[in-house]
Amino acid sequence: MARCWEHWLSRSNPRVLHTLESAGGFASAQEVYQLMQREGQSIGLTTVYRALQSLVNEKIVDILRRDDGEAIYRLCGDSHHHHIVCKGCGDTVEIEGGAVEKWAQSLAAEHGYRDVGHSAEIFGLCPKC
Amino acid sequence: MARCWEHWLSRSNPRVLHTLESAGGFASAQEVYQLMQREGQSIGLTTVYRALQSLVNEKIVDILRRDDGEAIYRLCGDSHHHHIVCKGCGDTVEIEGGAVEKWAQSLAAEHGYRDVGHSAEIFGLCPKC
DNA sequence: ATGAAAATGATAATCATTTTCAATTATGCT
DNA sequence: AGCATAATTGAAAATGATTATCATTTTCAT
Ligand SMILES: [Mn+2]
Ligand SMILES: [Mn+2]
Ligand SMILES: [Zn+2]
Ligand SMILES: [Zn+2]
Repeated sequence: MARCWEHWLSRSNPRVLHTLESAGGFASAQEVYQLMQREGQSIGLTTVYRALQSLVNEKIVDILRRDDGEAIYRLCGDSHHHHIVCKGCGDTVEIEGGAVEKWAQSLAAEHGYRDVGHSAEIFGLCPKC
Repeated sequence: MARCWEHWLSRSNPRVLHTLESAGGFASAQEVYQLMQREGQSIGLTTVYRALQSLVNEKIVDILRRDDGEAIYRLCGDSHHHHIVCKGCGDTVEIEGGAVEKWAQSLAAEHGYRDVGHSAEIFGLCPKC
């Protein structure tokens, strides 16, 4: 009987996830890879990319893009939320969507859009910077 | 990885702007370049990139990223606004920020962030798709 | 006209991401 | 265990958008 791979987990996923977690904030695939290398872990860059992609698909990590287009990932809590990101040092604060959620839903409905999602991030200089 | 733009700022180019305008929606730098080529216009890809970047700096065009990370540009009206983008066909609707503006400002202030900006886009399937 | 400064674009370099594919490893079965 | 098959891995090569260089051309004020 064929095994069901619908919710398959790569055996590398936990290690990548743990590294991303210990990174504390956003990290790119390249950065996760370098962190694991420094820790002496044996893993390939390809596997890091694959693991991060599947974690995104499972909604265990968030993905967004830096201004230069590089994808960055972050382990998130189990609830939907947004971020304030410091343009200076990269520090992030998780925040609630609140008004944004209703804004997105009502405007999408108003224009007849279905299967709606949204992105919303705040950028600024943190108190330290 | 952050790259250095500093030596070529502020060179808008009417031909690039006109091509982007006639494209009607979002277009990448590569696409604008190809459009101009097909129209028989003589221009270099480098200049297209430079022109688009300066138009972004001047806030004459908006810049977004496709899921694959490619930057796409669109001529926008003169007021700050947001978009609903169709995941299927790419059609976009310009919308007002409304609640989002206050949300961003108040949360940023609450956490002591200065020099605040934000991004907010809605994605979904348009009525046609 | 002259020279300085700005603009241009061909070309090469950069670099994140994806693709390939052969080797390794896990899994299921007898 | 032993064997077959499928899944996983990662090194290496390919891809492709973006950026850096730099020689040449254009603009423009004097
Ligand atoms: Mn939200
Ligand atoms: Mn806004
Ligand atoms: Zn900061
Ligand atoms: Zn559509």
